[in-house]
Amino acid sequence: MSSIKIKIQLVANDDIAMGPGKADLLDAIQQKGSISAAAISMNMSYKRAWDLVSIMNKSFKQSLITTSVGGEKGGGAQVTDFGLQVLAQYRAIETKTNDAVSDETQVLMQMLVDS
Amino acid sequence: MSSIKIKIQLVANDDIAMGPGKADLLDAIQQKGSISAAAISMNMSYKRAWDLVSIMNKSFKQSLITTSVGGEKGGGAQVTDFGLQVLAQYRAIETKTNDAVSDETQVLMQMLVDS
DNA sequence: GCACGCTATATTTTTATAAATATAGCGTGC
DNA sequence: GCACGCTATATTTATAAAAATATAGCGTGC
Repeated sequence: MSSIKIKIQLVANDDIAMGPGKADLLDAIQQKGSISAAAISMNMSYKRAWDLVSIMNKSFKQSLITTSVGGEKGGGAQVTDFGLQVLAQYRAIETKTNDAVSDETQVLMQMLVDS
Repeated sequence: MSSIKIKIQLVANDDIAMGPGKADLLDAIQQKGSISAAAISMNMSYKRAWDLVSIMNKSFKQSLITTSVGGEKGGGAQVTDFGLQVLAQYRAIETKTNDAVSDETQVLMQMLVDS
């Protein structure tokens, strides 16, 4: 059973503040405890993940991710409480929008060619 | 007063079925009566507009845009009734999502750096 | 039969994005 | 003091997307 997925991008002053990619990366970092492990799990280059982390930390009032270098595990990354709040807020927006327009998207889906 | 804009992309089998760009192009074609005039009004190349029209016509069960070549005005393009229905459905989804999560997006906006 | 304005399409060039590679630095523990 | 695993960053290479350019065709009206 196929269906339409809704991608929601929150855009502030011309660049994307939060979208599915960054949200998923936050999730993965929280789960894995490091940027590199998160990147690998998402099939993403470390550089790309690190760039996204940098952009996120710069675009919000507080850091969403803190990192540490060296130590027994070589270092790591943690999602801050503030980061978890941002993520929860984004997930809430995702859920609410999907709920709000499920009927309408189904109608539109039926207008698409079968695939 | 700045605010977050929500970009909604309806994604079916890996490629975007409808997003803000295609919707705006449909609007412009309906208003201008030609692909080229619509493209100019959107600061878009004719080729890009034509490609989008082609993709839209292929991805829906019926054509959203019909075109004619030659004639007194050189030709033109019209949005079909079906195209108008698709557009209306997309706009309805946009409006409903914005209404459904305006509170949540405002909270998220306040978490962003001032710009 | 030529000019006009549009559709239709191919080809080339430019630009932007992503991926790959390389290197340095850090702190713990052996 | 060396290895490990991670962060941090620069540089290069490859790929994809967009833009630019070019050309052909159509039908009306002069």
